[in-house]
Amino acid sequence: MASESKIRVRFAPSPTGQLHVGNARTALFNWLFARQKGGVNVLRIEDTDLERSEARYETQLIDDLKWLGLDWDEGPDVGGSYAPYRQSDRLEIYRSTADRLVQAQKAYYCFCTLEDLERDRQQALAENRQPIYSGKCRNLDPAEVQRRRHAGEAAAIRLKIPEHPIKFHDIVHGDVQFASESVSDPIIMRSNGVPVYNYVVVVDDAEMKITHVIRGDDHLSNTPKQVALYEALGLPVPEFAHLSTILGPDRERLSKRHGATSIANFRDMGVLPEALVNYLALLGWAPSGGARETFTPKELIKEFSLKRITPSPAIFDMEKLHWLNRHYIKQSPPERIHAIAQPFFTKAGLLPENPDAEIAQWFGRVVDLLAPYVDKLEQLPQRAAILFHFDPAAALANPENAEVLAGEKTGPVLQAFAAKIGNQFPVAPERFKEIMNELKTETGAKGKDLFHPVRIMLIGSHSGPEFDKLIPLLEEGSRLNLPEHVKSVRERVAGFMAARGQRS
RNA sequence: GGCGCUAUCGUCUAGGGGUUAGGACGUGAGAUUCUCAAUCUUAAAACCCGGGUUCGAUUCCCGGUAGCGCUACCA
Repeated sequence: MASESKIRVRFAPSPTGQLHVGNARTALFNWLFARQKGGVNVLRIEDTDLERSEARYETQLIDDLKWLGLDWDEGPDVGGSYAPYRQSDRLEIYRSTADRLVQAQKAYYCFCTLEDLERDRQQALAENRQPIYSGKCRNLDPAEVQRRRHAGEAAAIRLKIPEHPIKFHDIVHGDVQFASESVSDPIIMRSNGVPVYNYVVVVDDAEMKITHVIRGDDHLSNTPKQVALYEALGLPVPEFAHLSTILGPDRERLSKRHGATSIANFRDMGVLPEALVNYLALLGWAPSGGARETFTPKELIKEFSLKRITPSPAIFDMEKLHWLNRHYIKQSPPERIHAIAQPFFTKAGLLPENPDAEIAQWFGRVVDLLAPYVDKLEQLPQRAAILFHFDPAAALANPENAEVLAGEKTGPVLQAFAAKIGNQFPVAPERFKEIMNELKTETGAKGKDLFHPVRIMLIGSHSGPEFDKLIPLLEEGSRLNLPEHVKSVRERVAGFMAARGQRS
């Protein structure tokens, strides 16, 4: 008995595109539930929509799920005792099961053509009736059915929906009930012999002994048909948990229109998987008490509960994802962030394809300096512009800088600084500190009046990283053989003074 | 149109028949720093509307409204 009650869940995506955050959350909740309960997590590929399904999407799907840190015990790639796990490989099961249903008179052949159905629908609409299937083939004479089938007439197979209301229990929504009249007899096998989603999903879930169906609530309205199918099949109805929809800021279903929506998008932006997992977990679920925000996957497994899932739709909040991402960037070992950041620099043309140890080490320090301040790692090369792009003319033209540079003591500060740097290279951070102190006493400038002009001279902006980290990075960077030369302090000072001289 | 689901700060949410309705993101202010996107402190900010039940409803019930979903030989 105990072994029979083992929890089995499944994530059943269709390989018709990139893994979307909504589906990723569904996958995550299934995984959390299975891992917490010591159950079995199944990955099943729903590729009955032959026209839209593509094999390459299946590979991507698996990559994306793995990147998130999810895994499964049975699936197309790992096998399992209920194989195959790809619906296109299970067609025989669907056909024979459908035949059985017809024989048991739980389902029937329907000879209506698409045109017939469309006409009926239009008429129903015109007469203000509900456009549901009339059931006209439901009680055809068996002999006639036989004859027409032998004559080779195309026929779909429809399930008989029972006359009584269909009730089921949903863990997040409670008891749900549908009147029989609101559910028309659904087609389970198309006339071309290809089964329909609402049918295969039940056959597979039943066959694979799925105990808890955790999926998006866009399937809630389909559930009565599926429950009727379980009953027709004489199989136990699983528990359901329908997850709310994820919406965009305009309260419409989150889609590409809203920008990044696929897992691959987020990965490509430099969002860490644990940040995304943490964020997705918090979308529609909250721990008991609700006060905690950051969870490692292990902690999520411990705390997770289907019963605490919120039934209402949730708007995807990029800002909060950014906050979590910053949090995890700071938490991560630096080497890991270096490795993830490297391709962004390579792509921006700042880092060679195969950097030597010295260059890699220098870039690591650049990342250490800038990463705590970015929302996502893709912003790094742009932030690193203070090192790579030195444009004194633009710095002088900038109105905000101009204001600072117009200060009374600015001229003397810049002059004296330039004089003290002279031809020195490299400038040690200690020496820099001394120079600043000397400037303070010699010019009387202090604080902002002292530091801002110097920073504008060096990086073109009055705000930026601390000098004792910045200076060594400039000096050492200038020595490296990089695709984009980093100017040394000496070069920057000379360049700035020249541009300033020209201007006045 | 029919059916279904949903409704607490701008957003994610906690809570729940009597509470100063709590936390987080974001926003404002302050602190710190030469500066800053970091950090710390702090402030503003919410129970959709109408009935009913009740001594009392934001909480329970009903209705309305709005949003979303389903209503396919899509998944």
